[in-house]
Amino acid sequence: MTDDLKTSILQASVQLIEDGGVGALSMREVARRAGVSHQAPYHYFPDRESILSEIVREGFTLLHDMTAEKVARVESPAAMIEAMGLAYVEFALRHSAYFQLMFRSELVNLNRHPETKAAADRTFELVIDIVTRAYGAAEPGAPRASAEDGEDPVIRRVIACWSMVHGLSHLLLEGKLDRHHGGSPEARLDAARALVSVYVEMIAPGLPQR
Amino acid sequence: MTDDLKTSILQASVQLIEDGGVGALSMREVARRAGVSHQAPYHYFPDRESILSEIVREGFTLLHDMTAEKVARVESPAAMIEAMGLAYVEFALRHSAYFQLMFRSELVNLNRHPETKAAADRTFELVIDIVTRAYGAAEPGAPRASAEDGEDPVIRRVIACWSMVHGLSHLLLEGKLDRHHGGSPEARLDAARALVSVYVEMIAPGLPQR
DNA sequence: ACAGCGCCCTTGACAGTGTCAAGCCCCAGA
DNA sequence: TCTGGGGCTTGACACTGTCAAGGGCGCTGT
Repeated sequence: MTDDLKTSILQASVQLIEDGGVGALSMREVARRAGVSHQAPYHYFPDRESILSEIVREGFTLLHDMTAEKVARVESPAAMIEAMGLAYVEFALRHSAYFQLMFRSELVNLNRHPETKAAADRTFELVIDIVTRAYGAAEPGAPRASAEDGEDPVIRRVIACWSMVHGLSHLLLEGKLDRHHGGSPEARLDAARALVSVYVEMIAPGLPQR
Repeated sequence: MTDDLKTSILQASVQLIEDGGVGALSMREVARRAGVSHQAPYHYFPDRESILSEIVREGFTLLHDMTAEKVARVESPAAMIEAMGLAYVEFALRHSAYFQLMFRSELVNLNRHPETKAAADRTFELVIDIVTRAYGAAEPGAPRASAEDGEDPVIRRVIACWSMVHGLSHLLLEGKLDRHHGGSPEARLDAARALVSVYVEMIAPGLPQR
């Protein structure tokens, strides 16, 4: 397999974070694990941030695909919103290394990495699309304001959905909710799933169930 | 002003984060700004994490007090929930250095710092108390389950409130929502305030308005 | 056949970091 | 006057990311 060092470096980085948290991330240790010299990674990437940026890009793509796939399996608006939320927390908990990097702008500044930003935007567009479809089916005539986005009800709902599942994911990963379910990964996922259902009832009380 | 170096170090640390983000935090730079040698801070603290832990402790205390004060000013259950949410996002945006450290377990592991953990727990207890009072006033007879906390409706609501405002705060601080309001601090706060109102309507649709 | 080139990677050095280990200065108390 | 120790400094170490240079090796053109 040619050009394998590049992917080895990315994989080793993710593994390192999963093993010891993002605080344990060191490119020299990554190189060590990949069995190369400490400068080998920088043959493929200009600097450390670019390596992390590539991981973030993969993360957003993965989240996008997981979301699209889960949402495609259901029919009703309410189920779509729920599937979207489930995809988010499952992604966060199962691929926590990716998730953490994706929301740490001091490690990866998306403005310096247009391709990664594009991947993030694609994911966001997908979410907007799903929310629009879910609520559009519920309120077929709802107009889509575009002058002032802050007033756009769709954007508002997107931000509401996103904040809830994002906050839940972040608090779970930080261990802030451990006392309410014990800290094992499976317990976390179960708690997350239950809470997503609750959230969906709250955020989408009027959505058709089927 | 005796013993002032200790507080100078804490202040300089916070200032450094506010200036350049948590990535720019360096204890040697802190010492430089305080005008002392690079080891002076470690006369008062055993290690870097303990310095940050002290800041986190102050942060939780500040959040606790801001929340209590804002909630005390209002009467109705709905207004209490809203005041609590506002206190949270305002704290996060106005004291972002504290907020970021408080939710970064790789920098400060609360299990290693019992006093800080106690401050965090006090804040959490306050929130539980507020939610209990707000919903208790709305549903006077509601029982308080305690065997399995995950099933406790109060805890559920607390986590719901918390997730929403925490996710909103985190996304705002990460700049993920900038495109929908422009990135200035004041615009962020305004957007946050508007969204908290929306959230309160969602999470507490049935609460008395006065 | 062979010189030259470019890709892939290594080696070495540098400034920066947090932390360990001493040591220095000065003042209170005996 | 001597002693002890609180408050800080100095120096060293291992570690980090990054800059600069160089080495080996397969392909290509002549």
